[in-house]
Amino acid sequence: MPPETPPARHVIEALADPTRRAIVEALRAGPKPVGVIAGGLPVSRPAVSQHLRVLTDAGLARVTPKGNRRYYELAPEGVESLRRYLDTLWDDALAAFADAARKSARE
Amino acid sequence: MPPETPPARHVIEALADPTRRAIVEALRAGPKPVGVIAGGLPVSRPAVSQHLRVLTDAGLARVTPKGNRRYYELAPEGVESLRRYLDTLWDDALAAFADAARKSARE
DNA sequence: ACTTACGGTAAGCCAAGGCTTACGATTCGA
DNA sequence: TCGAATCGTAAGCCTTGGCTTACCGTAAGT
Repeated sequence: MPPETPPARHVIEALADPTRRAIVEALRAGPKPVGVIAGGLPVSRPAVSQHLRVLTDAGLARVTPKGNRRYYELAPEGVESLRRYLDTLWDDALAAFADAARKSARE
Repeated sequence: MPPETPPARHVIEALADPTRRAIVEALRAGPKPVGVIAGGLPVSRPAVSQHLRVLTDAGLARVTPKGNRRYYELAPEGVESLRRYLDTLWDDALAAFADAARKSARE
């Protein structure tokens, strides 16, 4: 059995919030402790903690406790899950598109 | 100038709602009028109309008025936009991952 | 040991948005 | 031309969820 990738809908709902997207953007530079992340954002630290919970549940982030701090980093699993979902959407959209083109060409 | 693809955040926020995802799923089979879409869902037709508005604004759907009915179909633009966003996320996540691996290997 | 820093959790407030009903506009069928 | 069907929009209700303050546990430094 594959290592159980998180459902795409959790990933989408996690990325739907602007603050969470900002956190993701911040993590693109590399692992950061909660306080540092919150320092660069216009919301409180507890808010960031709550968002990080959602992000980790969605498989978009990982934690690595390092003594006193907890370092969060981007996790590939969530992104991959969403990407697979979009791939099928993409295929179907293209197929429907080609279908419509074929149908309109017939007239 | 490229044909102006919609911002990825609109696409994500559009796909964040379960009902809208259900509509997208319904449209994967091909173009459908509003009434038919609403018929397969547990919400009213006006609700579907409102959702379709969001989906078209996000570049995920297109309309083709056909006499009395309005046929909605999936549009590739929105999906592509979100896919590009995920590609950069993916790359950065992998890079950070490799970086962390390299760092931990050093110990 | 005691103090300080870091961060997760709870309770509560409040705005955002999804749903419904009601209405109006447009188009097809008879 | 008249009634019926399709669909978009407006107004209003109510749930969802994001934010803050307050509190607690844990680890580090002195």
